[in-house]
Amino acid sequence: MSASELYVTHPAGDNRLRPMTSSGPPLTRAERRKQELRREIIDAAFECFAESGYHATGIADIAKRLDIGHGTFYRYFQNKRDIVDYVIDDLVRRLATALTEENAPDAVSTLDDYREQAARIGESLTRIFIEDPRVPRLLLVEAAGIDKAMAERVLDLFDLAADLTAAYLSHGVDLGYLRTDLDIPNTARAITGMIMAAALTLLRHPDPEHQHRLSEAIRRVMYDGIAARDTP
Amino acid sequence: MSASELYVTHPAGDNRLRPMTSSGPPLTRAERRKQELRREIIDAAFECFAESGYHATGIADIAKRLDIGHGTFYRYFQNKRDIVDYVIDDLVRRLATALTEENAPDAVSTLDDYREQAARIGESLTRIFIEDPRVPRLLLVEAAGIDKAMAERVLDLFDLAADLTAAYLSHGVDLGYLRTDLDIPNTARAITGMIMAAALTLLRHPDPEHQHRLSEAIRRVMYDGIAARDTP
Amino acid sequence: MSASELYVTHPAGDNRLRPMTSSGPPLTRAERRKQELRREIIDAAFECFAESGYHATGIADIAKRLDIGHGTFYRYFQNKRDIVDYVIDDLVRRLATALTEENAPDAVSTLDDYREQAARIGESLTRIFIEDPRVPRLLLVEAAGIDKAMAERVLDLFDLAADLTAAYLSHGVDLGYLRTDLDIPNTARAITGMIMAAALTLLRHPDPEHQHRLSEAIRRVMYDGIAARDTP
Amino acid sequence: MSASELYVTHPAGDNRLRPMTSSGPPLTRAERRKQELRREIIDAAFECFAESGYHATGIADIAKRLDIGHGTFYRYFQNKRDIVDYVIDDLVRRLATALTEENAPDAVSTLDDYREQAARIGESLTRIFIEDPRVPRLLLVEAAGIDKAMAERVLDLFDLAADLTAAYLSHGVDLGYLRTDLDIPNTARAITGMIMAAALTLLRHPDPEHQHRLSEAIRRVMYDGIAARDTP
DNA sequence: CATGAATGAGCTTTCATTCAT
DNA sequence: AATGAATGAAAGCTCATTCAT
Repeated sequence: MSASELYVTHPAGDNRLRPMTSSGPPLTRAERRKQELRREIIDAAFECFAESGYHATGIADIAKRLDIGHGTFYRYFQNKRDIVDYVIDDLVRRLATALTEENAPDAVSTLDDYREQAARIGESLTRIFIEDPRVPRLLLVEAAGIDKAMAERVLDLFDLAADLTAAYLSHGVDLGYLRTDLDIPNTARAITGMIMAAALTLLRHPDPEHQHRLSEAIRRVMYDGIAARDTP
Repeated sequence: MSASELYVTHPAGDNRLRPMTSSGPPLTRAERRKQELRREIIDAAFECFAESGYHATGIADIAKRLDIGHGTFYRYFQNKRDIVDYVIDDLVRRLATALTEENAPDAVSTLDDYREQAARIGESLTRIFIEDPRVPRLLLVEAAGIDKAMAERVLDLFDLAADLTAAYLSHGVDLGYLRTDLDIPNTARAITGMIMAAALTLLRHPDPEHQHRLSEAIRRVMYDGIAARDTP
Repeated sequence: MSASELYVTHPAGDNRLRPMTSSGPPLTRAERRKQELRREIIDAAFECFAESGYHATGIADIAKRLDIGHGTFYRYFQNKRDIVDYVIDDLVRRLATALTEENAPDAVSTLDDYREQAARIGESLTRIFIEDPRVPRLLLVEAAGIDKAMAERVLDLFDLAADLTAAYLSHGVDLGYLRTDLDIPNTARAITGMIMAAALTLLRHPDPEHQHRLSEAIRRVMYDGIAARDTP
Repeated sequence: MSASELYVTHPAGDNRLRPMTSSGPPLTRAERRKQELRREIIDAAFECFAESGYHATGIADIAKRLDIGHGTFYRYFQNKRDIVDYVIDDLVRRLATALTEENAPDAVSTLDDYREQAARIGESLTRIFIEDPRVPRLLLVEAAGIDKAMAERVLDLFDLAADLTAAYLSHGVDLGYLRTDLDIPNTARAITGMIMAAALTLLRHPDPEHQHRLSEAIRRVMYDGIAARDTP
């Protein structure tokens, strides 16, 4: 799996929202309303799952949150299990967008640039997670326990995040501002682990100040460790 | 919470295994058999939970695995939820024993000692996880999704692990082989995150060779980052 | 508790039958059907409880009697215990209606009137009980053994019946056709006891003729006592 | 059924306690201990059933009360249902003894004697019921709801009590101090009903004073009726 | 198309009873 | 004879899913 697959994680990949620049056929009003409701159901499900957990959430809970009949749910999604994938898709897309936009791996060329970029990415993540702690809660706490398939998907996401990280490392090695002997994939995993730790910590201490210090500590561990020793 | 509390994680703490040197009251044969069956039920539950997940496991599944009536389960545990705590207790105790024995934080006094100790600990963990991947699977994948209380407990465990790590760092700072300006608690969290990453990776790649390289990468990140810059 | 509370015996008193003259909101067909099924479930439960007893009756038995899924039961009632209150409510209402209509305590003014009224009431009760002996069976035989709360309720009903009787006695004392030194509440209890005896007897001898003689005997005790009159 | 059958109510009638004057074979110490424990189990069962109800009582509850293993129960009684009959037997015997001793129907010959005797009997009953309200509670509240057979037995007891009462009435009619046109069986039922009412009332108002007034009211109804006497 | 009434598979839990020790 | 560990039938209840309206 590679970072380029970021947007294609769900088997039934044809239901995802089209980018706004899409030149598809113009939607009728009814169709638009349908898309909208679909979106709202996904959001409601996200909230329920993150707040009460997947197993403790009933279809009726999701429907009640939107004041729709719970039969309606089944006009938009196959079954309870089905919607989880869309909820996760959605989260991943939101995260990926926040992380990658204006932060392409090849946008930097010096260690200092890289440090700044990494700081920007860290801040983005922190902001998202602090703004809505249900995001990390669902991803790191609830999702994996849903069932075997979702556990696999969470592991996939971990791999994906590591791949993404690896792309940045790779670029740095190529340009020489990172250690040339870096074990890129494994170092990427290690770094991803530190990011996970930050997300978990945030669930207990949703304090920006605390989060800032943790980010700082992570970066301190990182740079000095992975930086090329050419700086005497 | 501190590392010293490692052995006291469950409220009903009266049924943990006695130390082997215990000179407790001599157990009758029936009592011994009871302890044994209790143990077997915990083990069977562990296996079921790790393999199928908590929610997909029925009491009947646990009982069937031992060829006992499912009513028997309720002679040993209050209810389905009750046993999870004992299963987790058990895992934590196994891990803690493996990690702390012969690896006290204050057993080392130089950076090289420390590196060796860290390598030993890493190897211990790796061995445990590779020998029985259900251990990391239950702790990192299944447990948090069981319910709110267990999610909290998993976060507690993360904190506990970080505290334990912090004890090692603290010792190193005191003795001067680690950076004096180290943000101990946060760095400990970061390191714990890398260990989690290793455990997760292992679920996908239960290959000792691969695991070895990952450990190596983690340590490379670590030492150079946290070591004092006494090498000009 | 007073006789006027006769119609308000159940805490969740909002679902009693509307008076037939009610001009409530027009019910849709679905709503009407729902009311109907609710009614049928109460009736089926009444039958099961009266015939087999509360504890020997399963939700499945009630459902089977109506050929509905047992899950449906739970759409109409919280749980097994819940429905009993409604069944009893229903019985009490049926009895109260039969007894009080056209038999207001203040509708008579002489002893002869009173005797006739008492005879009418006795006949009403007898008719109800003979038509469906499950009514006295449930009230006098099954109900009290259900649980503590229902036992209390049965005692409440006994008190209620005594209160109702007391109202008749009180009127008679006021108008002078009953003994002025009558201990109204306790005499009312005694009379209520005789009525209970009649209902119990009826379970064994559901013969109208027999019942008629018993009523007669009760009334003779009431009006004439048992002592021979020739002893001045 | 007649009053003379009072002592032979249970099918398995051979297990009852022998009268102390029995000239049976001398019991060994073990046999005596067995009889004793049997007795204690019956008493404990009585207490449990009266306090918690038959269905809410488990065999384990009875055993716990005596600090015996619950398996032991089954060495003395066939099953849970079995013991109820013995408990009821026991109660009936206690009541019958208290009522009949020194109160034989043919011990009186005038209305005044009869009144005194009736008062004595009433007081005996009241004393028993107030001393241990579990007796009326078990007989009137719990017993009938146990199962069909026990419901029948409760009705049998009612008949028995009525028969007993009838014996007194019959004697009075024969001797001329009671109305010669008395419908003896039905009047007996009516009177028995008033006694039941007294017992029920006592469960709510276990106050001797209150009970005394109720007895008085019952006797007034019996002897004088309720009608004003100014109508000759 | 939206609804929510109906359904029953499937789960947890209890407890009377048995029987080896 | 006493025990209490083991058992499994049986019950209550939930909730995802279907489908007639």
